[in-house]
Amino acid sequence: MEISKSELKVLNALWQSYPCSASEIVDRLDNQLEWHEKTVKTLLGRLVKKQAISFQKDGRRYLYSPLIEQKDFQQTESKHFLDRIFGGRVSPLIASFANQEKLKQEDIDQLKKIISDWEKDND
Amino acid sequence: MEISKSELKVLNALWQSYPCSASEIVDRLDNQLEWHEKTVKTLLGRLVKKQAISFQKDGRRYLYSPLIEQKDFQQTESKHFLDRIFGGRVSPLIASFANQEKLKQEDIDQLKKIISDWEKDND
DNA sequence: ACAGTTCGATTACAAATGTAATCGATTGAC
DNA sequence: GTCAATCGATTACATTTGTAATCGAACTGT
Repeated sequence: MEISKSELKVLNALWQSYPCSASEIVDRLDNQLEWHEKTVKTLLGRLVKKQAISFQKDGRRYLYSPLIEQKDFQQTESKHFLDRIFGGRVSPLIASFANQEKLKQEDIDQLKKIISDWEKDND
Repeated sequence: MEISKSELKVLNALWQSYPCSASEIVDRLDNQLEWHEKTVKTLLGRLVKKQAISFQKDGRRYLYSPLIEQKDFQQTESKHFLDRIFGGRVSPLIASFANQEKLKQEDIDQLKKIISDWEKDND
C-alpha cells in the first residue's frame, strides 16, 4: 500500500534507529515540525496497518521497527517518481539538479563511477 | 497548490503540445490508460481551479494551455522528492538508479556532458 | 426541425489523508 | 490508596483525491 507524506516523516524518523518507542519518535520529530503527540501515534498506527512497520510489546508500550527497508523504499519511490515526472528518463532528472546547483563533488564522483561501471557492462 | 498524481497525468499530456482541447487530451491519454472522458474533464477543471492551466474559448469548447512550465515543475518536484526520500542528498539517489538498469546510452552521454559542464564551473 | 451527441458546469460519493480528541486501562508520584 | 499522567485503541472530522454521472445548452446529421 501507498505511504503518505505524513506517514513517511514518521517512517524516516524510525529508520534513524530502532526498535523505538512512540514517544521517542515524537521527540525525534519535535526538532523538525510541530505535531501533536496524538498525530504521531495515529500515523504509527496507520503504518502498522499498512504493514510498513511492526512492534513488540515492552510492558504496556510498544517498540516499533520498520518492516520495509529504507533502500528498497527509496528505490521503488525513485522509479515511480522518475516515471511520473520525467517520463522515466534519468538524465533530465540529473540535469534538473545541475540547474539547481545541487550537485556536490561527492555526487560527481559517484556519477563517474556509475558511468564507468555502466561502460564496463555495455560494450 | 499541490498537483495530484491523476492531475499530473493530464498535465503531462497537455505539455506535449498546446493549446489543446479536452477531447484531444482524452485521445492522448487513451493510449496509456483507460479513463472515462468525464474523469479527464474533471481533472482539467481541477487544474484550472489550481491555476496550473488556463483556457481560451474556441466556440463552445475550451482550448487549454499550461500556466506552469514543465521544467519549473520538474525542478520543484525534484527538490521536494529529494528532501522527502533522501534527506536532500543527491548521490544516494543516483546510486539507487545504478542498480535499476535504467540508464541508456543517451543518458550516459548526457551525464558526461553534465559532469564536464560542472567541472568547467567548479575548479 | 428534431434527435442524438457533445460541451462545460455541477454534483456525487467512497477512500485516503492530515490532524487531532476521547476513552478505558495502567502506572507513577506522592 | 488516590489522582494525574501516559499508553494504545477507537473515533472524529474536514479536505483532497480518484473516478465518474447528471444537467442544461449547443451543435450536427439527416
